[in-house]
Amino acid sequence: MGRTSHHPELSEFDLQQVLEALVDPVRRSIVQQLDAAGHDIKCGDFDLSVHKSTATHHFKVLREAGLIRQYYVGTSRLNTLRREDLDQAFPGLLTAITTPQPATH
Amino acid sequence: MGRTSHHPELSEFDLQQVLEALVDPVRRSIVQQLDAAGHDIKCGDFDLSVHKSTATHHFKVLREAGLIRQYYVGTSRLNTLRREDLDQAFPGLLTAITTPQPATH
DNA sequence: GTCAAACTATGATGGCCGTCGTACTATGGG
DNA sequence: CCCATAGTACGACGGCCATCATAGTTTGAC
Repeated sequence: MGRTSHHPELSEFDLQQVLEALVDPVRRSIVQQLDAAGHDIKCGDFDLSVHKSTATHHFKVLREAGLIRQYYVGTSRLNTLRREDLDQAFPGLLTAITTPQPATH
Repeated sequence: MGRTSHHPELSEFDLQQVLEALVDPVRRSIVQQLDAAGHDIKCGDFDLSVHKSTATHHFKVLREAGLIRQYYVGTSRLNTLRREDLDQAFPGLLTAITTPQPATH
């Protein structure tokens, strides 16, 4: 298969698709880990609770929604959070997702 | 059944639950109509494309997630958008949801 | 009390999606 | 070339949820 994948343009971003991507806890965890790290992360270096093939599926959903960018380095695939594109397309959304909830006291 | 329903406290708001509520297009339409109107709306006065009993289900999901408040007036049930609570719990989220997407030119 | 209007409750149904297992491909090292 | 590592593709399965239809409840009008 091709080692290049489709990434949507900013103008193609779709709120429905973005929300469907973010509603899954595993996928939101990926986004949060990328946001917290501040740098790109290899697929295998995430802390996830699902099977590897399931993780691949989640990365694909995030990529096709425009939340992350993926590129290969050797056998590893690196993931980038598309902060600027997201902030431009849906201002406030990424922050709302990555901001930890206040403690429920 | 009781004519009073449960509404979560601000401290009980849960991001997962809120996103699950907002990912459905019908429910997001309800929120958007409330936001656009700027005043409370009766269940029957929304412009929805689903069966009435389905709409009831959606109102319940929104209410239990904390997105709307519901109260009876006669036989009608009025719906209020919980703007302040939402902005406090998840700043930016409501705006991201209700802001129309830029035209995909 | 009778009736209509507005909404709810319950059960059934169908489809979608998250999950896993296995097989596969690709890259790099020896 | 051989093998290990990293990730993907594909098929199967199970559960959840949006939807509808029908019956029920509550309120207000007459």
